Amino acid sequence: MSESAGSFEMDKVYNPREIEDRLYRMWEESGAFVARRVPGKKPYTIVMPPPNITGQLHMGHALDCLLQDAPIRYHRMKGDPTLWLPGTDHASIATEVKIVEQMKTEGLTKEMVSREEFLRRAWRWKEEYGGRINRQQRRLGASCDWTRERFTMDEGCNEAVREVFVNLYEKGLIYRGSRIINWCPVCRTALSDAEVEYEEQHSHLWHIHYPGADGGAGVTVATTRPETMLGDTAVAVNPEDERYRDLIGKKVILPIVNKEIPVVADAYVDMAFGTGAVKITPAHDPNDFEVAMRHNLEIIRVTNDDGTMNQHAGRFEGIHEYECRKLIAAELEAQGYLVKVEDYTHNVGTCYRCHTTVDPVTSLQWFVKMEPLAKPAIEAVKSGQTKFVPDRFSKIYFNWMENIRDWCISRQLWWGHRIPAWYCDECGEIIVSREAPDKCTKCGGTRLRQDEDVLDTWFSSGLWPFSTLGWPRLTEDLAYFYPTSMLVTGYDIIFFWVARMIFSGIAQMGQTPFDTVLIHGLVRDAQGRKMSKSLGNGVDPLEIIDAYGADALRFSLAMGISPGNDTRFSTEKVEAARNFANKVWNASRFVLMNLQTRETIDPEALTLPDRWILSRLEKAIAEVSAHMEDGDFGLSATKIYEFTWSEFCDWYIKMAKGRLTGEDEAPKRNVRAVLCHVLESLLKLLHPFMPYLTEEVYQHLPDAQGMLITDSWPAQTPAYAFADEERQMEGLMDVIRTIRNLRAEMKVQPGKRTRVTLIPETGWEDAMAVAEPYLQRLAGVSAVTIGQKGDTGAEKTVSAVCASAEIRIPLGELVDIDKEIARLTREHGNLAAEIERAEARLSNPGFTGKAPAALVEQERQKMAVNQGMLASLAQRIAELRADA
RNA sequence: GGGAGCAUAGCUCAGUUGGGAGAGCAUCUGCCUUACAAGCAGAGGGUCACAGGUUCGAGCCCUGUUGUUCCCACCA
Repeated sequence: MSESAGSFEMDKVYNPREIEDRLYRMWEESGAFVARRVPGKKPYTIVMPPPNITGQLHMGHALDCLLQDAPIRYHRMKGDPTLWLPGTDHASIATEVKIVEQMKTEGLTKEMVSREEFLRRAWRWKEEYGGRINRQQRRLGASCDWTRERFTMDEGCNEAVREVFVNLYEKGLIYRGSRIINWCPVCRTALSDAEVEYEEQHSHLWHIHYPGADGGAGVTVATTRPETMLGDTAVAVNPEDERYRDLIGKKVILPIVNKEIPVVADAYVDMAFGTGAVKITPAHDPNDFEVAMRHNLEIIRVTNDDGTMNQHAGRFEGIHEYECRKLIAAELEAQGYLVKVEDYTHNVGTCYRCHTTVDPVTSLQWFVKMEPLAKPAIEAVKSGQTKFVPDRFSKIYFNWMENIRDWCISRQLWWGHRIPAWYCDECGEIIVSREAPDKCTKCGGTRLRQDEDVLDTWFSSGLWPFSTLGWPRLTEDLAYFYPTSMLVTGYDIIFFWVARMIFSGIAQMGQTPFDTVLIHGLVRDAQGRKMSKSLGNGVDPLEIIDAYGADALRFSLAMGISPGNDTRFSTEKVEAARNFANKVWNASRFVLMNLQTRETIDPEALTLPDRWILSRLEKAIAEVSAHMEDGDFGLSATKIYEFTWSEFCDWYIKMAKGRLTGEDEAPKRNVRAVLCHVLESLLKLLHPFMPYLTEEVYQHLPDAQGMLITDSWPAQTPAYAFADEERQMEGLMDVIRTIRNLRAEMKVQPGKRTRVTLIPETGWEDAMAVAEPYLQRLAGVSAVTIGQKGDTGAEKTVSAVCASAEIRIPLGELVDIDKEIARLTREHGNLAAEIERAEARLSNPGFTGKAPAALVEQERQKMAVNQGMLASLAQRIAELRADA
């Protein structure tokens, strides 16, 4: 990088490669990412959703990252004390699965190694891969405070987890009990309800006859899992059901097992489904479990943790449950108990990690009692302490929270926070404690065993907004940065994570953890499919960065998105963003080529285009700032794009060119000053989306102060609001567009310059008087003559009207009078139709009476303009007719 | 079964309290005009899913219909 302005060379094409690494290092080394507490000043805080240590950066992360980095950069530029706290998640079950897989390649299983050895491997994995995703985030330009980086299983988080566990246990909100849980026979662990995904499966409905114990007719039941009949302890029917009224209280014989079981009446049974009689297997179905509780039925579990049948299955012991299913069905058929088998399609719960069908089984586990925690968490969103953006996601949140069941938090895994509970081998006491106890609190015995299980990974993630700030220690960071400003995440983890952070935050900190939860959609592929490993349609953000640059990727993700909606990724969009980056680069190159030193704007010497672009810039700053405030980053990006390309580059720079050459220094100085001011401002507006490119150019501006990344958000300058000049300039642009259009339509050769006569409409005389140099540069015009209405020239001309002027171009023999008359007549017709519409509107008393006065006035003015144009056209047509 | 989103140009999508429909890409025409061919200038292209309603006025608000995507529940 050259230090002396104007002397460095910029490539014709923006080349991000070398620039990105260098600038990221510069920012990081300068300490710009490090949050500083400023007493009395409100901070802006985001805690990053911690990616899994097993994770690889994908497009979803890239979007997530951009949606946090953009507001973080915006607030940092505004001068707010800004904290973006990064970290990673230990992802208990996901990581454990990976490590088991890795061990498998060495011929090892969990059972073959000790717990200690397994954890050594896990930590080694964490050291090796845990940092990978953070390095990838750096390449995206993530400006987070790496000095505050955390891990969900670091010492501080562990302390927080133990504190919360003990705290909830002491309040009676954590309990241990035998309940129906979801069991994954492959991961060999319990799962929470949220961790079960339902999939449609084609199966059968087996109708099985249970004969009456007293020799009566008995009853036929239907089931999708015949093997569970080995654990049946009753048959239930609806008390209202006439068919079975006589059976209630009697017994039926369970085939194969040859055991008598009672028939009970329970309203849970749907008379219309199946046979209206339900086999009750309390150990293997949540509803049956409830029925068993109500009727005091025996609970017999017939499977082992690995999915095989256990000793209660008698001679089927050791056989896998699905194999057992076939055997049972065959045996029932042979013995004449199988009434019929129907095809049946239903939803089956599967493990969210390995997609194995889960078995609902009774099991001794730890649970969090949810109702008392959910209540204030619902209230916090209802009262607006935490706002979901878009708001519709609060409905999803309420729906889940209001129907929540107790949360099974123990996992039969090794990688995770170990449950801080100890069992006394001597008296059986359970001791829940922050620190490992050395003797039993009840009997004083010293033979204590810690619970083997670990906690659901989401238990520790739920504490993330405050555990990362130091809690349970009352640190200065915690006092200053909590509650945080915004949480950015996808809608797919509202249940897993967002809800749990909210109730944990309220329970432990007394305050909801965020002001706003910004929900974004998924990044899909170009065909709208979810990006997934199995489909192989995922796009690696790093490859896109290599090919197009981080700024292009960021901008392509931002442009056109709207909160909460899914977005499609396509390389065409990235190319468009890359082209925009290049456009900004070249506009900068042009400005810098003409800039030796920083010039100051002389407000007295501003020309029409100067005032116009300054005024447009003011509006852009206001609009972009507003969108940045309410999280509408898509609109922000679009506005910057339009201002930069369609206003600054397409009009202002081109108009400025003419004034950059010339003898007189004073006007040149002012153009340079305006160019520099506008460029610098738009670099600032763009910085949250394209940090690298903008910082690089900024560093090359003459006398650049500091870095773009800090304290640089552009202020509004009321003195630069020029409403009248904006209008004047519109008139001038209108004339230029009309001339270009006319030339194209007449197929005038691009190199051929033509004279033009402008006949200003009322009120546009001043603008037309200064038009000549701009028309020369932008409309292929050699010289401008200002005419008056009613002038009839001797030359053959083509003409057109626009709001500000009538335009005549002498084209000599190119002009075919008849065609010209036809063309103008067509225009006249269009205009007349429009005026007719406006007249109808203005003569409607409903409109003039009820519409806002300003709108009616605007309509009147527009009609006056149109009538002026219509008159000019009519006159011109008349003249041509007279000539012909 | 309950709930939500989406439906706008050939494609991908914007469209802020209701005031005469926009962008990018693609298509067509013409240009290497001294920042940029990753560019410049111009053009074509839409019954805003359908049917009602409210209103002076509806892409936007209300009701219903259709299509589509998703979430929750889980009837064995």
